[in-house]
Amino acid sequence: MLSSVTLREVADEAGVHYSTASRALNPATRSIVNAKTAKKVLAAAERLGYRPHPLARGLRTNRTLTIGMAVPDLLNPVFPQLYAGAEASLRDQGYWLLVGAGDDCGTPKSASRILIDQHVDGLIVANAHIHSTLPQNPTNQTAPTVLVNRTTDTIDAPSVACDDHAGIGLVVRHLVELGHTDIAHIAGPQFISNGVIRRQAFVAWMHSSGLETPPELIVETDGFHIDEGRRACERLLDSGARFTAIVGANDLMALGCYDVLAERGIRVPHDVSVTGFDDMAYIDRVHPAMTTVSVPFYEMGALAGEVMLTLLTSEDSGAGTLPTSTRLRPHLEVRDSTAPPAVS
Amino acid sequence: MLSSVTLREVADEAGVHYSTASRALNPATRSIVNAKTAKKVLAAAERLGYRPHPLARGLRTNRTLTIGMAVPDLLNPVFPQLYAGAEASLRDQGYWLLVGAGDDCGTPKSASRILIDQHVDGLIVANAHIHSTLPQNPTNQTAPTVLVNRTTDTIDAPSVACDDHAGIGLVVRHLVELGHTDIAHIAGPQFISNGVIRRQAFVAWMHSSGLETPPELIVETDGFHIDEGRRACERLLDSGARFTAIVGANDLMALGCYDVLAERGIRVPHDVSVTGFDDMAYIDRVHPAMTTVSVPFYEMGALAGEVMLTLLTSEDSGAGTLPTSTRLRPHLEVRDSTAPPAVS
DNA sequence: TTGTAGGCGTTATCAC
DNA sequence: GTGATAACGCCTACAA
Repeated sequence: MLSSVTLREVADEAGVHYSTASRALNPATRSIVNAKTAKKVLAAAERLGYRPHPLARGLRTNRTLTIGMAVPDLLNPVFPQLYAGAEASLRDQGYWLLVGAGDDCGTPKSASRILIDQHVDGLIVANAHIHSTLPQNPTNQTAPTVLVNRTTDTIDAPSVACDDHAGIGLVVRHLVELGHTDIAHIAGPQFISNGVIRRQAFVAWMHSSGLETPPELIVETDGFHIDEGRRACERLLDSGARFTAIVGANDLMALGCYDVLAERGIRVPHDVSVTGFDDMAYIDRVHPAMTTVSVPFYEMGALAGEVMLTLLTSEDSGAGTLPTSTRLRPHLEVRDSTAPPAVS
Repeated sequence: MLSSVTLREVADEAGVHYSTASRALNPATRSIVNAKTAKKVLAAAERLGYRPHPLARGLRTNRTLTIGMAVPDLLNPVFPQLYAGAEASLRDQGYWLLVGAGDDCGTPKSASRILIDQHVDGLIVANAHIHSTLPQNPTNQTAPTVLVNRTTDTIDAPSVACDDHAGIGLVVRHLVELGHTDIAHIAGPQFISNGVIRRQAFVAWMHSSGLETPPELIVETDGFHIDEGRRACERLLDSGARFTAIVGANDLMALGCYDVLAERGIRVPHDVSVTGFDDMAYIDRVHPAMTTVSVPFYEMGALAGEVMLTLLTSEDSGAGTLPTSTRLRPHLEVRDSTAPPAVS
């Protein structure tokens, strides 16, 4: 199948030995070869449409020019954005980005598939759990890794994430300025960094505003999904606790709140204000348009790609760059799901 | 970097020659080898965590167990659904699915990148233009190809798509039953099969309902995007033509109509009904919830993956299975963007 | 049934 | 500056 032009054929066409052709074709070694010869080889390669065989090259160099990206779920629209950003910056440098979708990078299955079966040069991990371990092959080796979106306590790798603490500050202050005092929080799963950090931030910002956070007003979920948001909102309402606003740990769970509130005849924002987190695609078009924290996912992905590139080059040059951890600033999008509390 | 367990090491561990180990490890040739020996080898491989080196194997067998998928844009949520379906059926058989995002599979650049630079065993094309040619390498060779979502006039390959004609029939009949007679169509680009087929279907179903399709009520666009929908809707309104319903060729363009209509104080569905096509994620949550044609994207992707697998095995066995072309039935989702025309 | 050896297309290390 | 040669890890005739 698919047999393509080989280096030998280019060399024959140019009338040189194939090792010379190899040197001429490789920009890094081109200077070694006579300029005239190089030009001849390049012309021959162009004429025949030569492309180096990626497998042969990879076998020899032990590099595939392919980066793996582990995401939990492409159907949540924030991950395609992350992907697009990372893909853009990696493609610039000739790298491919290979997606693997699944729950947790730390599981042996996902690790082996993406790391071993595809021999990627590096791993961008967007699906880490808070105690995830680095994917490694059977001989305990691992690949250059960049965490994105989610961080961990356990993996010592550069990371690019959102400043969740600041983000939650934006919504809490917004609600406080509107006059809310009884504010509930639908917290994300506590095995994912975003869930933990946003929850802690919620408590911290409430306290710094002089407000209470009674335990019945904080409900944890098992996943950042609509259904989990629904369940949490039901629990919140069934507890009988009084509140005039809900801070959702992400947009999808806030959407789940929309559903339950509507079912029970509670109007947003008239009776209860609701905020999300992420500013996912089209969340400005749901009804009512959701007030949320806008996270620069594309930029996060792009930056993760760039960090990966520096990791790969510093690995080659042996320079021991320290892992950096970056948090990008989010901003508040005030829309129609928040309003002053109803006077009661 | 990343040096893993090799076949020789497994063979040494098992006390056999490495060619024997190779045969024992390969299910196809395992029967040749002594059952006892095979068991020993398998145990050794298990113990050491042996995984065949994908590049070495691929170089030798000329197969990478990787399928490329060309999509126009992962940010349109229908494509992640297609991807998820295809990935699921391919992963079952040990194949990887590699995404390449971009506009048209027929362009040399995208062809070369996905087909040559990654040496995929096959190509699932979801971004074909109507006159696209097969991606091929410099020696005019191509790979097994399956078209999905969009079809072409020019590529002789199996395809899996939606029955667009039937889908448009569903919305037109729905609007006719509501009492509409003056119905406009925002047509997709005419260089994409879906744009063409839906447009033709619109005309055909209107006529078979005894209704007219004056040219000013059909506006073509240059892409299936929100902005194009906006522009088309503006042209429609500025033409001064009278109509009480708009059939959008997809959901995103119908969303663009929502925007323009709202800006001009025209209420949906009271003044004008609007329908979409795709039933993309969260389109049931925009305001008003959109009546649309629901397309089984996940199933389409899954089927495309299966067709690819049969293509690959029939290629091996030399059986000349004819290209099949499948169209999956969509169904109508009636929501809140359609209503009887206002009595005037 | 098992061992031998050649080759897939590169790159890299030798001589010359 | 260039040519010969080995090696990357695996598969597979062919020979034993």
